[in-house]
Amino acid sequence: MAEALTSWQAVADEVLARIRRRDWAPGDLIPNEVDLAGEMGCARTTVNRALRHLAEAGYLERRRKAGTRVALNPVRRATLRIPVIREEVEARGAHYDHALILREEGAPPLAVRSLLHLPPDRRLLHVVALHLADGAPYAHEDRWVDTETVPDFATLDLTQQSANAWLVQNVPYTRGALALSAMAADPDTAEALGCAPGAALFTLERTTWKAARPITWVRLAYPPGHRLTTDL
Amino acid sequence: MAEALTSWQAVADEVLARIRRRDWAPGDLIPNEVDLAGEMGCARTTVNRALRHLAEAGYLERRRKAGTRVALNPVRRATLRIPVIREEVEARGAHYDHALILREEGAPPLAVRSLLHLPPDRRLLHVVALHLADGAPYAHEDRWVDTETVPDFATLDLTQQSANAWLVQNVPYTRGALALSAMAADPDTAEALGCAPGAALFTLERTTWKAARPITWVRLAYPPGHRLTTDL
DNA sequence: CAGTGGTCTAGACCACGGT
DNA sequence: CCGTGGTCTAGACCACTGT
Repeated sequence: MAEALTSWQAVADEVLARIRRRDWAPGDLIPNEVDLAGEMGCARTTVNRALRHLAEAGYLERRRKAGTRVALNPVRRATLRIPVIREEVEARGAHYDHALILREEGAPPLAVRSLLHLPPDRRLLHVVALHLADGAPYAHEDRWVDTETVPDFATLDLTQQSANAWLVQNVPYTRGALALSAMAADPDTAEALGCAPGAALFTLERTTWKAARPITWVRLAYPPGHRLTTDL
Repeated sequence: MAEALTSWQAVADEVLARIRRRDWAPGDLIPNEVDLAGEMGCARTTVNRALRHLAEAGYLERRRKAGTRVALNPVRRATLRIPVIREEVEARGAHYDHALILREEGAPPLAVRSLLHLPPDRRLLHVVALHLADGAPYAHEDRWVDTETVPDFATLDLTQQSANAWLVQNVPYTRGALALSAMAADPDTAEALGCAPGAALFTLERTTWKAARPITWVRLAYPPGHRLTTDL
């Protein structure tokens, strides 16, 4: 008889091996926890931990009473590291710096206003900055901040500290949304990044909320060729 | 005395509340599991489950003997659902279809060859296709497949079934990489997608491996304006 | 060495949701 | 109704790592 699998990792590995080996094909119902525990020679808790892990990873689908099935579409999930730009730059061994390009109150464009659910006359603080790696443009930041939600932000010296760094440290958000996209470089952005107007830029937009109140909308635009990568 | 928190969810909520309330500031060491269990009136296992969950979510950092600290950079992870295009289209209530544009053997470009660690003379199967939603272009797919790793792919009728659908169902990968970026539309892609040449396209590249052997490299290019979104 | 998280166990009860 | 996963408990031992 086979050695007992007494660690949840070992159980998970065995189950995954059976899935890869097609002993259990996509859509198949696999044995319940009690039976598996008997077969593996361990406690049900251990099997539960293993199966729960595989379900979180997208390999299994579990429902009470209905049992556990091998996922039909091994759900492709990628966990992205959201760039905290300073760290991202320094991780590459480069010197980080940032330059403030603009800081003024004004009415946000319609797209931003509607994303943040703001009334038409509402004014926000508009901040534009450039992030540098060893002096070269690394990312262009366009941000609108609701200073009613974050009053302290209005008095901040943004030449000393980037808006992002301060917000991350001081204003925990309760809800946020992320959107990845591409945009053609407008003249100002192109000049800041040192690329041609109209060039294809990878963009990352983030909207954050503190309870029902918007904190900020920010769009980072990266120079042509920039890639955000992760393992699967 | 407060009600005992006897579910790991309740414990996690309470800990998260204390972090948000700054009772425990970023970098702070929080009480150990035994003490917390005493305070909350539950078993240590329950506290462990809660803290493990918060650590996985990025709120805490845990090390044996060193204890549990509030993360300095709160949640900098986003889990993206990688689009399985057909489902993505149908989830929007649209009719999915795809058209095969090209299917021929050839030498891959240098970029692809080096990503897959292939020798210079190696030939792969090149597949170009267009994914449609209600007849409109939804995404342009450019793919190279290693038919030595996946011999069955060579005989597949790609007009019946998309390359992606078949590979996902039949060739589980053991390792993969994902890169998100932007590119300017080349003339062929622009024509397929019905946009202007040079337009900024959001792209998603995936490379997958079966053990040490490459399976496929694929790049999906989306029409201007497409966004990949997730909650934080 | 000793403190802290990591895990396993056996048993119990609960909650959801097919039938 | 009742099978299945979800969770809690109390106790135990282990593994890592700071001191």
